[in-house]
Amino acid sequence: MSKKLTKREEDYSKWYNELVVKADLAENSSVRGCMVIKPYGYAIWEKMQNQLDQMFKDTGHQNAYFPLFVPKSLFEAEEKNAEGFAKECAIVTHYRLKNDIKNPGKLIVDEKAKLEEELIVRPTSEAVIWNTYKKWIQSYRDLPILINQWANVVRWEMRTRLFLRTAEFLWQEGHTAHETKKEAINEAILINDLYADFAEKHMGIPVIKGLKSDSEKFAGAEETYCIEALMQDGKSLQAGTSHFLGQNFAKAFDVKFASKDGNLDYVWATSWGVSTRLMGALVMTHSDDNGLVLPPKLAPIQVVIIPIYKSIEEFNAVQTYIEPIIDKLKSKEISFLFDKRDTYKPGFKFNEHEMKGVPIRIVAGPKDIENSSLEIFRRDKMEKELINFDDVFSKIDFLITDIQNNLFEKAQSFTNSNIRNAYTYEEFKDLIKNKGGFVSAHWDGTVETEEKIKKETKATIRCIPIDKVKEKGSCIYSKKPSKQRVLFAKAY
RNA sequence: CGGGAUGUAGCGCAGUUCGGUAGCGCACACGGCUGGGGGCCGUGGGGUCGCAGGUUCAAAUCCUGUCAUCCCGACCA
Repeated sequence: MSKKLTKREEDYSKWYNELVVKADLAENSSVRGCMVIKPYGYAIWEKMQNQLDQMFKDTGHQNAYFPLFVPKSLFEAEEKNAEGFAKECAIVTHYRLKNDIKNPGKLIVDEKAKLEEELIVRPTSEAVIWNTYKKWIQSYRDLPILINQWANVVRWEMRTRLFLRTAEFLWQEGHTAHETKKEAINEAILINDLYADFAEKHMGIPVIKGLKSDSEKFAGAEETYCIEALMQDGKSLQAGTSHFLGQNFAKAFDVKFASKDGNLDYVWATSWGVSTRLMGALVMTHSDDNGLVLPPKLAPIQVVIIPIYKSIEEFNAVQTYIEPIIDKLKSKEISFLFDKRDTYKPGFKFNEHEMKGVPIRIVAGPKDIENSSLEIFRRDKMEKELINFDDVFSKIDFLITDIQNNLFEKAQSFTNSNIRNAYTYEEFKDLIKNKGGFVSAHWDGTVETEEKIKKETKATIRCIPIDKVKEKGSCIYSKKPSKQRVLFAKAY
């Protein structure tokens, strides 16, 4: 297993190349750790955006946009949050350049243009948003506020990794304000469930819903709900988080409202987000040795049609032959590409679209015209089949749902077969080291134990599963009593 | 910031031990044959060998410095 998985890990970068390239803008410059998203990759992101956005709207949320820059004084208002992000901030200190007299044609920072107060490039927007909410909220009648923002954020990580941890990334961040604690907790859970649904039903990525332990919690949160997904190499990836923020930000930004019974109360808050990291999850979950594999719901091209011909006459005949298919694909809003490029051979096109993960391929040539047939190919199973021309649409409809389901089920059974119980610490270490995947084990609930296990095995508590049946036991490390099993894994 | 490795054509690499005219594969351009799985043959274009300094008649190769990248730690969506 491990050999194959090592190969997979190397392959990730190859798969990414269809979607994204490392930003390589200037020599010696620190734009490193950023990525350029290619059109094909961005098309996937747009699909994810649209589908998620619809889910947010269906649950009563609205979009808005807040500034990129956070004045330092706002940033430091919520102490824990500020502390959590302090070590990875990009900071704007000046607002003007001038010509360098010693070095004609070059520019230098104009020291006279130093900002009175530094601006932080947002690593997350709680500070800016709560400073704004303060002005928007007076009464319980103004609540709840359910706002989402699609934006870029910057986190100056020491080590970056394409898709999974780039210095700048795209995401959506939701920020809500509520009248009661219960309502805010419900919102955080609602969104975590929504993320899980999106991951499983749209991306075909099985996830485990859970709560983060104290040390893995978002800086400034009371509770962090999360979804964790297992990648093909046995490492876990945090795919999305939804935080119950309590009244921490309301207190930090002094956001009070007049309640129904006339009291002045602090509001209750949540925040939640998923990022372009999800695209990394998509790649690492489904791709195989032939390249990307995309679920039909997110594939920029769902069906590719490749004509086979030797002469212009033959091409024209093939084009006429498949015209009804193209018309119907259009009317059914199935995204397709009729790849009529004459500059590439059919075999090249087959491979290219396989590498790009196009779910369905249709091939039509002179033989098909003669037999009124078509060749249809499904990317997930790499199987081709000769079908009657008239059956093409029932087949496409079938494949679109079947590929979507098959990808999920395949990933689901992989995940399930890689969740193992550990009963002793020895067994635990062995599983983490030699098998990977999730290890379900009892934990005494203390940060100290978690830290020690992390130091000794590199495994962290990915989550305290929500859906799991509670079972009492004793901690594998300290032997102290434990209320339930938690999931450990090595993580990205 | 600690430990390890690497920088040579757009990409992937050889050449460095032992100094002597800059190479290969892919990609690119042109011509022809091809066309139901990355096809074949021929021709051609493209490189301040990461950067700076030093040693030498002569440096991709040796020495010093420096910058960057990747991997492993600390950090993290």
